[in-house]
Amino acid sequence: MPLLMLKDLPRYECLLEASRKYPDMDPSACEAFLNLLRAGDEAYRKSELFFNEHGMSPGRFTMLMMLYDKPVGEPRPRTPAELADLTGVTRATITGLVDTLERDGLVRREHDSGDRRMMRIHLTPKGHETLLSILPGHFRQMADQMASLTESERKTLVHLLSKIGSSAPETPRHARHAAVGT
Amino acid sequence: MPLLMLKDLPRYECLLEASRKYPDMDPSACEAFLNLLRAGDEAYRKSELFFNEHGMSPGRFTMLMMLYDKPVGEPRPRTPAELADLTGVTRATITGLVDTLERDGLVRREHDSGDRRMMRIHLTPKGHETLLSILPGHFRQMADQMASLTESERKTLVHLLSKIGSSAPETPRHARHAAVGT
DNA sequence: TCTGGATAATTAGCCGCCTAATTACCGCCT
DNA sequence: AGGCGGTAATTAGGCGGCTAATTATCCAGA
Repeated sequence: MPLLMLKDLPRYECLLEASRKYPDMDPSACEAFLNLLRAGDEAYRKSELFFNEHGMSPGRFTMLMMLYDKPVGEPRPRTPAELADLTGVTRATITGLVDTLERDGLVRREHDSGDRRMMRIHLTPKGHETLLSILPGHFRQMADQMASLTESERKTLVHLLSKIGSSAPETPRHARHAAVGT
Repeated sequence: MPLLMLKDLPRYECLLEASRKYPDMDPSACEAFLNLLRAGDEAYRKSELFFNEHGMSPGRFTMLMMLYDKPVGEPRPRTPAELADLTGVTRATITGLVDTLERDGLVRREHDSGDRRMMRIHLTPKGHETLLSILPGHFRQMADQMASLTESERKTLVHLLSKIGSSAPETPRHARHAAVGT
């Protein structure tokens, strides 16, 4: 769980008011931003809640998915480095996740024959089973959360969200204000 | 940082394919859901990055905001319980945040005169200063992130995001320190 | 008066994320 | 042949979430 945010977003008038004091403040941008964070966080938490009820977490689930992969019944082993790459977290994080997944018997470590620096993470039968038992509920859960949007609203949403992300220079060089403390 | 997700979202054809195997799977819902999570997470991380560059974090920043509150120049002390309530995290989390904020001299604990069970968390001058030095950049950062959306697209986005959240039958965030009983 | 149940904050200990440092191993290159 | 740079995984230690248990204080009622 990420956020630590205001439980209740500021009302629009408050944003307007603040914009009078701060010229950099853009009320509609601020409103959109805060709503995006809040909605994303809420969706994430609901989904997390679902996973928790099944002894899972988003991270653990994603691990299992990566080891299962697309093909029909062919779980395929991966190295921690691959897993880190696919999921976008560090290798240290993968080590930790694999530790607990292995402890719970969902996953098994094996040395790579050939290059002993590498490990191969295997989905165990129990892990496979667990994954399959959770998938339908997970799909249902996502569908439920989006149930109040029509097909075309979903398209619009995806389009707008993509616009936000795509224009990212990733390292915006603005913000040259010196930090105070440190 | 929350997510641990696929760094690259599955393509829509893959979702369609999966929907043939799983009747509960709704491709457009899934797409919308994943994009929402990704966009929210990205926005959050960028904002977090900005805070980190100033020795802050979203949580620390929110704490300072709560202690500053709206009025002109009148920071007002709060109890940990109030802070937990306003931000939607547990009191234990507040204790931890206040620990590090106090260590860094941005905040000060004082016993409540009257009810010695309670503490009052005060913003120090250094904390106040830090907050004011960060605010403009924070506003700019939000505006930048939303810059690719027009005014009307922002409205649409907020509207769609609200629709998602509002249809929630659950009460995920309240009922925390309600009676435990037993 | 004092005692017991409520309430405020903290502590203890888990999880998942991070960075930096460490350990183990590979293979090139002289 | 043997050493050294590079790469894989782990460890160590920090942060910010959580729950459950503990400590300190308040207050109401016998």
